[in-house]
Amino acid sequence: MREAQSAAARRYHHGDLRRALVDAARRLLEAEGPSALSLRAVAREAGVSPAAPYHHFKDKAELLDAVAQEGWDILQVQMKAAKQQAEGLEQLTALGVAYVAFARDNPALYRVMYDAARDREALPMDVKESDDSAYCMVRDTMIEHGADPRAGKDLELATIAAWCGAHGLAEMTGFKQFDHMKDQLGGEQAFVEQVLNHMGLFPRRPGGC
Amino acid sequence: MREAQSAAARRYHHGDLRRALVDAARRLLEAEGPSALSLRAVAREAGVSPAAPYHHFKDKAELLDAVAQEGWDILQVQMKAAKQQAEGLEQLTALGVAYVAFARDNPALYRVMYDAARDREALPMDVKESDDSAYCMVRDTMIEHGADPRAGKDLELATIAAWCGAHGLAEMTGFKQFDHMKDQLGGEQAFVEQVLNHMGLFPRRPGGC
DNA sequence: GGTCTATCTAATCATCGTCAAGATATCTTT
DNA sequence: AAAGATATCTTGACGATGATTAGATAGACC
Repeated sequence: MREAQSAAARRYHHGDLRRALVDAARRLLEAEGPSALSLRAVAREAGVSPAAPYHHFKDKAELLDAVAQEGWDILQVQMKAAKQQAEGLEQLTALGVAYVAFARDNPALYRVMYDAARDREALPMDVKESDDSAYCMVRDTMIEHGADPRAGKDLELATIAAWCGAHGLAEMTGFKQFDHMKDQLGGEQAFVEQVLNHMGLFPRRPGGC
Repeated sequence: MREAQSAAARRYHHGDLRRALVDAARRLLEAEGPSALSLRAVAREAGVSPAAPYHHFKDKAELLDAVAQEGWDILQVQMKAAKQQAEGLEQLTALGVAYVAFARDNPALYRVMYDAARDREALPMDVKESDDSAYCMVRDTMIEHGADPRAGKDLELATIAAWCGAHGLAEMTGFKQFDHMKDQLGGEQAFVEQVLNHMGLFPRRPGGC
């Protein structure tokens, strides 16, 4: 495994060990799953001593936070791309599909992301300000397709509902209970789309639907 | 802490150590949170040696499975009670509210339940057969209020959508992002109800809504 | 009463997160 | 360029954890 390190990475002073550690963590996560992600294993993978990470992260949780943050960044990029490739009202479904696909393609990373979120009892993105956050993208897409931007409460509730629904589906699409349904619908992609369509992906008009 | 053990519990042969271990685990879980739930701590709490649990559980995961199973049982009971106290269409919302309330009241237990589910990639309840399972209760309630029991696919999808939505909301109601919204709506209970109502809690009529 | 078996303990191992002390390289100052 | 200061990494240690082994004990069965 030492061949994985560049010459620069092997020097006593590493250069950018923080970056290298996060990368090593993601490599381990993908290869061995979340249970293999120990601080010592990450240090090993990065080619440094077990104590070296403590000069860049307060503790293990802070390392995982950094990994999780990268996950959110990637998720946002993928959702943005998915939205741009769709048209009209389907953009909303496309966002949901991209969200679930990310979770399915990066299950370990997704788990780390929400483990961190649960611990701090907050999603790591700024809901109010950054218009590029994945969360705000969902809301804005609703507005672009007819939702009243001034109906703040309902719009917010619809966004929350969509987000929660997508998260729940993301965590459960892989469950064996649904294999039968996936076969019947012709694949997991179709299954995800249909379940998403059964959720309230759009703000309710006043008076219900 | 030794006073917690009955005289019978302190004998060399415990009587029902398996039961005692699960109870001890739940006590620890409630008092100290999921991170404090080590096999050794559970054995300590039950007043036995660190190796004793291995005569009743293959490994730590199997102990946690037993704890999780108890969680699903309790959840089912609480949802059943909530349904019976509501009337008409509100029974469906009541189920959702009860689900989220359980997760909020037993966050550590809820976490153990879904950690186990994710590891085995399946909900621990038998979706198809037992009519008492929480999952089937949702589906049956839909049928009781007008959903076509023969529209198998749509009904199943609606049930899945509702379950995923409730799970997502259960994991995120506590998030700080939503404090503002909870205040605006007059409490967490109202917030949960409104988000649930924004989800597709009911099977779509053919042709959409 | 004597034997058998399930159950528990004691001792041990590898691994983990974390910390303190010391070594080494880079940066700053002159 | 020399010297001291600082950031970075290593070594070695501690207590705790999940797990395994061998041995002790108690209850069941004949």
